[in-house]
Amino acid sequence: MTRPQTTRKKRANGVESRQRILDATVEIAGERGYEGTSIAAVSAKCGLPASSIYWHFKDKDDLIAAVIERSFESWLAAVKLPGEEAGTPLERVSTMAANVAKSLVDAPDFLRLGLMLALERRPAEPRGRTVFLQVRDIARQKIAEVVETLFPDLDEDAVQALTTYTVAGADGLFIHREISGDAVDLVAMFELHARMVFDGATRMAARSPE
Amino acid sequence: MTRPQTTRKKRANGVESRQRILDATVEIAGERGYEGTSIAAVSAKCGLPASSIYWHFKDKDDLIAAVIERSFESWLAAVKLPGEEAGTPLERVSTMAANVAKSLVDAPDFLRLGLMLALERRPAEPRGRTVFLQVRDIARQKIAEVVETLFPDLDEDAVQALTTYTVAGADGLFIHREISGDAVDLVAMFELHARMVFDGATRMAARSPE
DNA sequence: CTCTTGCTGTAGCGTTCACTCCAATTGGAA
DNA sequence: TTCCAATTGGAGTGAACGCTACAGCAAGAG
Repeated sequence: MTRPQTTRKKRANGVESRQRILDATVEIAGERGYEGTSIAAVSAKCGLPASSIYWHFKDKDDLIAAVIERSFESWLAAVKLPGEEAGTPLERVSTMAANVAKSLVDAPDFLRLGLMLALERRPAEPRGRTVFLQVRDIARQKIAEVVETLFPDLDEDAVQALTTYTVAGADGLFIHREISGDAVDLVAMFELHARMVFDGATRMAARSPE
Repeated sequence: MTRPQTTRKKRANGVESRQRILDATVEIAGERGYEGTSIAAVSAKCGLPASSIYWHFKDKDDLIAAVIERSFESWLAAVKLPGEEAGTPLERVSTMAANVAKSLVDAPDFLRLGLMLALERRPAEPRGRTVFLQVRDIARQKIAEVVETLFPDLDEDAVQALTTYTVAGADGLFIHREISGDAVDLVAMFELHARMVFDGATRMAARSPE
């Protein structure tokens, strides 16, 4: 007990293998969805046998959920409003939108897989779907806070509507890029989106400041 | 030859069976995606054996593509700008948006399946995906025409950007409703979207009329 | 050294998959 | 009536699925 067995060395390449499995899974699942992700395909891509996958993860459901969880934090970091020193409110919002767009261009598999899971409606809901929706809701709250900060005169309903609209626009523009290819300038479209929402919010705030 | 054998009666319930198979397929595929749609499940839902399904359709790919094709026309009919007698330009756009929203609420399976297919990136692209993207492009062109009609001063790039933004917003709002449930007032959100785009277009047209 | 622990390799279980074969049935044509 | 083509029914194919059992191996601990 007094022995520091807590310092148990993670021997061999267990941690690295886990990462390799997750890397392979996010790629395949992001391309083919939940049902299309076979353990055999993941095994072939990461070079580890199926038994290793099942040693690291309980089952396929657990594996997909782990993929979502891992991508979560790195992605959510992009949803942050720059400080006041960054310029006018519109410029700050525009920069924030551009940052989100860049993160989506760099790592599209996460949102692509998440949206596929979200659209599916199988009787037994996969855990990965639940996790994705929770993550998504956190992002949504952060956006709602931004709206409230920049437009304190807006009432609760208006904030909710604008937040929903902002998230929906982001989803739709992401899908547009996924469909139409790399030629789409997602950053520019997100900046347009920021401008649209900003102007709409300004108009709504000017109309009901009491 | 002179005989009107063209009047060959479609005997038995062949046509009706085909419809029942398509009905079952659009429901299952709209819930579970391409890979998740098993012939056995379709067979169970429509009450016809697998051999009947394969008599009517070449293979699974052909079946899914047929589902998309059938839903196409009825859905595209909603994408139409009301005439000038319907009120101000904003009112007309808003009505159009509301009509599209209503058609999506009534038959969400088509777009849900289509978006799932669109997001997937399997090496051998299913024919259904191609068909969906073609349909989608027709809808996009109709929207572009509406933008050009209402804002003739806009240049080509602006029209394209606004059209892309309009479609993306529609997709995103649809997804929001699919995720958040029937409590979401899709018609209201589409009307807000129409207002946002209209104001944005007005602003853009006012800035560069030369 | 031995023992334990962490992880890999192989083989295979039972089930479901897309799809096929072919005999039965059924209604219109001759 | 006989015949033919349009469907259906059911049984069955090999392949792929998720997942498991278990032996083997490498290294830190005793």
